Amino acid sequence: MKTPNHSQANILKVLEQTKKPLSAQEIWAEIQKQGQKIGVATVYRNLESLKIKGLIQIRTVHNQAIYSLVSEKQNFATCLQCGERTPLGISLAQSVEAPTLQSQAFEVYYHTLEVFGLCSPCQERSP
Amino acid sequence: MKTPNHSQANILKVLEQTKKPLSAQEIWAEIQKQGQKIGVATVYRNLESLKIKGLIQIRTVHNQAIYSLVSEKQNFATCLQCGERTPLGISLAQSVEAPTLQSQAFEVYYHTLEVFGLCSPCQERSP
DNA sequence: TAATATCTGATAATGATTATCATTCTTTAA
DNA sequence: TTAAAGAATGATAATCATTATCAGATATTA
Ligand SMILES: [Mn+2]
Ligand SMILES: [Mn+2]
Ligand SMILES: [Zn+2]
Ligand SMILES: [Zn+2]
Repeated sequence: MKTPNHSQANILKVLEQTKKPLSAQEIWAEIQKQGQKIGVATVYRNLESLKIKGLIQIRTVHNQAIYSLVSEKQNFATCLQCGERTPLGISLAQSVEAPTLQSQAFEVYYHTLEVFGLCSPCQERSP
Repeated sequence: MKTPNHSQANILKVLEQTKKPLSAQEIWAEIQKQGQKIGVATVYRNLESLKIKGLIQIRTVHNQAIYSLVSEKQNFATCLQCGERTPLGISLAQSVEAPTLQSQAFEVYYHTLEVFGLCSPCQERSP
């Protein structure tokens, strides 16, 4: 795995500091605000690299990619309308049905258990 | 839940027939190919409606939304590079670690268990 | 039937992401 | 150490999936 360069370190730092998921544009603005000079293309390029390395996670809300560190929290309830995503904070076993039980505050439509990584061809393809 | 109109029925039919996930543009082209006249805006609008109703599922690959019916299959391994997504076809309990055991064909980075639906505010917001 | 609300399609506008390319930084090999 | 080769960067233009607009069509209601 290629070692993180300076740009990638800056991106990771911003994600650590801010805590909450950020768009590429927001990350770009934040790095600049911190006095670093960086181009928007570089942000996109390194976000892609960090993604392939499995260091950051991406989801799309309203046609905008939202980036965050790969964290411990991996159980979420995501609203299909507003995109809000709240950690469930419960164990895997009880995760699926729990929200339906919780006072109907969240109306469950379906769930997904997804494993992310690299398929065999892509492992060779990305040195 | 509002009853599916004609456009929505056409979209669902295409997704059923084609089996595989399709982009909005592909769905649009397919409906036209089947002789139906429809505007691209209508396709997008009704895809959004079907999403809010929980009838279809969306994921984003290379900055393009890919739509599919909400199916039984809900356990997947997704490649971060090419976006290929293969059903795991295993039970929830063993899902998470199984891929790591399977001959390293797929290199696991992380996983997500996600429940989709409507949050409380959005339930009222969408009549 | 007429008034009203909803849906549709053609088209323009948007904007996040990607491509381009000259320049700068880094690594490699003489 | 130095020069060539390679990789990363930044400014900017281009792309294109998606959204907004709005006039006309269609459905619903009274
Ligand atoms: Mn988990
Ligand atoms: Mn399941
Ligand atoms: Zn919501
Ligand atoms: Zn792959």
